Amino acid sequence: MVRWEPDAYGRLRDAALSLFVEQGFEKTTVAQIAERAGLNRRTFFHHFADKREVVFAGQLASDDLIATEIRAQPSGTDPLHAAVAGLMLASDTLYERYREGAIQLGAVIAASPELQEREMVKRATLADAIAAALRDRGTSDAAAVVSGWAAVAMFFVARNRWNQPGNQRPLSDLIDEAHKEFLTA
Amino acid sequence: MVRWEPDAYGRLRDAALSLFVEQGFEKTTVAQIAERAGLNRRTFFHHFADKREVVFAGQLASDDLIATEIRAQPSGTDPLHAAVAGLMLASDTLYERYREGAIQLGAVIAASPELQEREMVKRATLADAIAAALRDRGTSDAAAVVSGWAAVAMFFVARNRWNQPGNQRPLSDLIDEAHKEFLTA
DNA sequence: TCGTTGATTGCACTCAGTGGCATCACCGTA
DNA sequence: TACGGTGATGCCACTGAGTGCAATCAACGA
Repeated sequence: MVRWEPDAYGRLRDAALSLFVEQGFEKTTVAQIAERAGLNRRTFFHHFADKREVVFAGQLASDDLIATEIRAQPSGTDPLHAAVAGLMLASDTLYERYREGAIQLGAVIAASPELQEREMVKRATLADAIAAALRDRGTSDAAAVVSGWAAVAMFFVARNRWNQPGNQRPLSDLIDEAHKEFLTA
Repeated sequence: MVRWEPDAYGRLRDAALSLFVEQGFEKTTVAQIAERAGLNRRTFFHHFADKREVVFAGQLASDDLIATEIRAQPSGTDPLHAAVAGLMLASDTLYERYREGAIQLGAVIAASPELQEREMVKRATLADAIAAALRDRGTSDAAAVVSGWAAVAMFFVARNRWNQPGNQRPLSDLIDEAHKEFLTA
C-alpha cells in the first residue's frame, strides 16, 4: 500500500503556480497552497525554502546549462561574445517551446515587488555562473564579472521583447539583436 | 515644551545600525531597535518600509547625483564611457570620506542573505537610473540598459577592491581600472 | 524479523508587517 | 486669544511567514 501520493514537490509547485495566476502572489497563503496540493503546510517548507522560491524552481539547472555552453566556446572568442553565444545556444534549448508559460509567470512576477526582488537574486546567480565560466576560460576577474552582468542584461532585454504579444522571433535572435545594439551604440 | 525628542528617523537609523553591527541583522528585532531609539515599534514602520530599508537609507539621493553627472557628460561620449565617467565623479563626492562606515556596513550585508537580496534591488535601481540618464542622451533602450548594468558591475567590482583592508587607492581609480580591464579583455 | 531511514505531519512559537484609531504639541489664521 | 487642522507618535490586535522539535509509519535492507 502506498503511504503517500507521489511527487509532493510537483503537486506543491503546480498548486502554487495556479493559485498565483488566479489570485496573485501576495493574496495566496502557504496554507492554501498546501491544501490544494493535499499536503500539510509544514511539508511545503520541507520542499521550498520559502514561498518565493517555488516561482523560480529549476533555475539552477538552466544556469548550469548556460555555463556549460560558455565553457565550450572556442578559446579565441572574447568574453562578452562567448557569454552571449552561450546564452543564445541555451535559450534555444530552454525557452523556445515554453512561451505561454513564461508569459504567465512573467505577469505574476511583474505584479509582485517581493517576487521582483527574488528575481534580482536569480539574475545575480546567473551572472555569477557566467562569470565563473568565463574565468575558467582565462578571463580576468573584473572582466568576467562585468561581461557576466552585461550578458545577463542583454538576456533580459531580449526576454522582455520575446514576451511581447505578437512577437514571432526566437529568443536567440533577440539576444543577438540586443548585443549588436550595445556594441554599436 | 518639546513633545518629542527630535530626529526620530536618525535615532532609529543609528540604533538599528549599531545593533546590526553588534548582533547581526537577523538576530536584531524591530522591537529592540525601537527600544534603543526610545520609540515605539510602530513608529519604526512609519519611517522605514521594512527592517531591511534602514541599511540602505539615502541610496536614492546617490542615484540622483550619479544620473545628473551622466546627463552632464559631453554629447559625443559613447554610453558606457559616459556612465563610467558619471560614476567616477559621483564616487569622489559620495564615498571617499566614508570608508570605515562602508566597510562595517559591507560586513553586515555580507553576513545576511536577506540584506544581499535587498542590495540586488538597489543595484537594479541604480542601473535603471543610469539607463534613464543614457536614454535622455539619445542612447537606444537596449544599449542604455546594458550599459547601465555593465557600469553598475564595474562599480561594485571597484567597491569590493576599495573595501579591502590595506587599500589606499580612491574609488574612482578602481572604477577606471575595472572599466579598462573590461575593454581590453 | 527487526532496526533504520526518510517523507510527512502536527503543534507551538517568534517575529515582520499592517490597519485603525487615539493623542496632542505645533502652526496658521481669524 | 481662541480655534481648527496637521502630522508625528503611540497602542492594540491581527495575519501570515518561517522554524524547531518530536511523533508517525510505510518501505527497505540486513
